[in-house]
Amino acid sequence: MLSRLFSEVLPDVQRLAADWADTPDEVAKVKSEHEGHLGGEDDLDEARGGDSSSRAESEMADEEEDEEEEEEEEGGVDEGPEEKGNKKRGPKKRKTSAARQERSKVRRVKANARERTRMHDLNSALDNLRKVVPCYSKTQKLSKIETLRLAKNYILALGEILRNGKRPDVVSYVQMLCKGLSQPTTNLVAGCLQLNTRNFLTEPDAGRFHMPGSPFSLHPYSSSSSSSYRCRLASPNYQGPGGGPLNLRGHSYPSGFEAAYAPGGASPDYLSPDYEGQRSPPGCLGVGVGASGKQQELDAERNYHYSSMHYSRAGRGLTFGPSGARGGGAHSENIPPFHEGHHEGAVGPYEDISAFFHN
DNA sequence: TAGGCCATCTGGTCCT
DNA sequence: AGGACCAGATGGCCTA
Repeated sequence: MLSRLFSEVLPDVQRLAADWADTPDEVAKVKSEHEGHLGGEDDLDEARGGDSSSRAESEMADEEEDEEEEEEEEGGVDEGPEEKGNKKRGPKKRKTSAARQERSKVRRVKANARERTRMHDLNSALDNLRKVVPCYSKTQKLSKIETLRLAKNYILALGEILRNGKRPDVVSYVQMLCKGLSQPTTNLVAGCLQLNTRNFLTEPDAGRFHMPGSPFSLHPYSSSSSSSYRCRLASPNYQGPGGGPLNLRGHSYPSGFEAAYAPGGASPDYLSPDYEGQRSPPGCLGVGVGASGKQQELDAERNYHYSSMHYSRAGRGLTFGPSGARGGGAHSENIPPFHEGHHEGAVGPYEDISAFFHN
């Protein structure tokens, strides 16, 4: 199933994935990480895999010791007495001796280990992908299939923005992102983007949306403080459209959104990285999910991660994921979270887009 | 408890 | 022959 999905979205994410997963550095890192995990990690999957993996590897080691014996054994055992009298033509059917069976078993064990490693590499690549799509949480990861779908949509959305050369409507943007996603994932993404899913899924005139029963009356270009649905992503340096430099703090919105949706001219508290106030209107998140206490916790966590930098400037030029790591820049795994003081003046991968929007 | 997601094992196929 | 890749089967975990 995963492979089918890969082939479905691969044309869109191939370059991205290739950059992340196929670099020798990356693979080596993943492997060493994996080997490190075998001793036991907090990751449930790794722990499970690690147990069986180490078991398999110890078996492998044991069996490889016997391999020479088997080689010697094989010659004599393969030609049994019954085969001598066999005048049949065609390829000799080799008898499955104990040694052969043993060797086959060893091969199988090795193949299993390789397969595990391969799948771990694949999962690492997927993790890297999770970190750069618009909704990232360590605690509640997007499923594999949803990650790929969201990545595809994200690429398409960015491409659309570049193609049109204009700021898309925030609702359209979210719609693009959520196309084909499951309802829970749609909720999750909407939560990350501080939107009420109802508004972009059901409102016919979604470009101007309003939240009934909520203090939030949102308009993409409104200058009211209700625009806090996009809090924390804009820089304190932000000076409004056409104003000063725009330094993005979030990576998930194209910069045009920052310019378009942040209250013009001001640098309100909620745009500050330190803002810890309400980031979403009551009832804004978790539509259809139920905003239980736990859910709210998760949502808060999502929002935090969403607004965190998933990329790093790393001092020189733009580094983005492992391709940045290749040049000695920050690896996506090593990118510091928002609050750790590495974000000052950070410029995201949309720096170019930002320039584009402001030229 | 059903369904979704996942890791792992396994055999098949293709390629080097 | 061996490795990479793939897809089916299986069983565990989690959540609604």
